[in-house]
Amino acid sequence: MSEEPKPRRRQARGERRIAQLLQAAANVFCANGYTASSTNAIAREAHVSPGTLYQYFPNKEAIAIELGERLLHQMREAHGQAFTPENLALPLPGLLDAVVDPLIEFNCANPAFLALMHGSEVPGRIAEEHDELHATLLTRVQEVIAHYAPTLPAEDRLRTAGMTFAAFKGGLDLVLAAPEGAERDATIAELKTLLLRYLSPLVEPPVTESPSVQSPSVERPVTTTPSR
Amino acid sequence: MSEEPKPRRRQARGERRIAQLLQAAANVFCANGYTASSTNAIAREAHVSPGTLYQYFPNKEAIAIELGERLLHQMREAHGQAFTPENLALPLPGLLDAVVDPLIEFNCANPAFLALMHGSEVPGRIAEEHDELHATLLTRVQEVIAHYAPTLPAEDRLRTAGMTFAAFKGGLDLVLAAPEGAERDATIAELKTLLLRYLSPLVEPPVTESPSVQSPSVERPVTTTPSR
DNA sequence: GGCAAACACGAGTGATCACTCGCGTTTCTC
DNA sequence: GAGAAACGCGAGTGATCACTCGTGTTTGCC
Repeated sequence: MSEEPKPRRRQARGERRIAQLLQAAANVFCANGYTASSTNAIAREAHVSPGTLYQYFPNKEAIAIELGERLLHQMREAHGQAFTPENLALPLPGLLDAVVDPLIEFNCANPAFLALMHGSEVPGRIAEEHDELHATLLTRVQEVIAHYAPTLPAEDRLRTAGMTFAAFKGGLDLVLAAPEGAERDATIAELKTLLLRYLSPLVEPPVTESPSVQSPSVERPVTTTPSR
Repeated sequence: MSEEPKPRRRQARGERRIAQLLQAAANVFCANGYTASSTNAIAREAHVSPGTLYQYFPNKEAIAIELGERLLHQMREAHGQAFTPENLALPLPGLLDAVVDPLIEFNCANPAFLALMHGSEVPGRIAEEHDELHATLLTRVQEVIAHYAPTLPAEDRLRTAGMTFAAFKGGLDLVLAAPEGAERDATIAELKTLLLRYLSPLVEPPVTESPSVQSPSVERPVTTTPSR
């Protein structure tokens, strides 16, 4: 009935330990996957005894869930600022920069995120929340497509959004596999090119007074700004 | 020194058991991932005792390796017939059909393949062989691109091939997630559209006597034949 | 300074897993 | 049909893992 039957008062030290443990868990999960990671290994990575770990988490799954929720929250922030209305006013290449860069940035900075979300071995709870995020992102992409191609039938829009997102995920893996630096930047630019070429034929020119101008800008190998 | 210190004579019954065990292993690996699958569970799935399983495989890893090698072999056959020289003579949409369809077919029929190749939890041996296949496929894609765009610098060609393959993998996941039937077919067609729009701007018209004709056919939302 | 609660420890516990072993059954070979 | 070898079984074994518990230390509060 009551929401919090355990009003355990945490000290500052405790909060620090939790953060420390979650960081260690992220490293270990990232290296070995969820199932193959032992709680003792996480405790060792955090320079802490197994008993201490279980003072803050009731079981192994809870560690993954807490870590997953924190990452998911950061992810939501990242994509929240990516899909702002003013970005929608941008031409397609600009929008791609505005949307793709933060998402890539986040996944580069938090490799544990994909490791935790992608496996079929993760506890069900994480999978559910990941599905929610997935659905949210898909909706956003659909909205963007609807904005650029208002006359596209809803069915086509859904299919296009799904494929756009799937291609992005594939490209994201490639970006993460590339070594940081120039090569990674080039891969990111290439991913944007892919998305631009895929979506360009769909955009309908905004209704203006001049009905003749119309150049989908797809002949040149488009280079969007390489971020930073 | 000798190559085969164990010339164990297998009876027909034994070969059948092996196939049965590998099929069971494919199901279990596919459902739970490699690490979380127990050898006892595989034996149970095959309606066989744990002892019998270990009559044919020295350890758990050997099961995954044998299964992986058989799938890899089938995969090589599938992509071998996909990249034939006569397919290279086809226009780009035709080539996409010829290459994409068999690969998708294979992965639909053998979901264990991706489950075994994708995880970071698999025994090192599998990962190595998968990397080899990956490199082979990448080379093939590069050759195809070189055929369609002979003047493209090698560096660009490599990047394009990598992104093409990455996008295909992303799209493949989407296809596998779609329910079989019309929806899956539509997803496959959309994947081909994506690849076509990405690659079309690169193709250079074959050198003929008429130097003026040149229409990259990218304005219309291209529909490749939906296979079968 | 003294008390209670939060923090920290690490050896210990029960469950599970990969793998073995001894023995009985089927199949092949002559 | 008899001997050998492949096949088949399932209880058992040692290792590892998630998790606990008794005890000692640090911190917040009066």
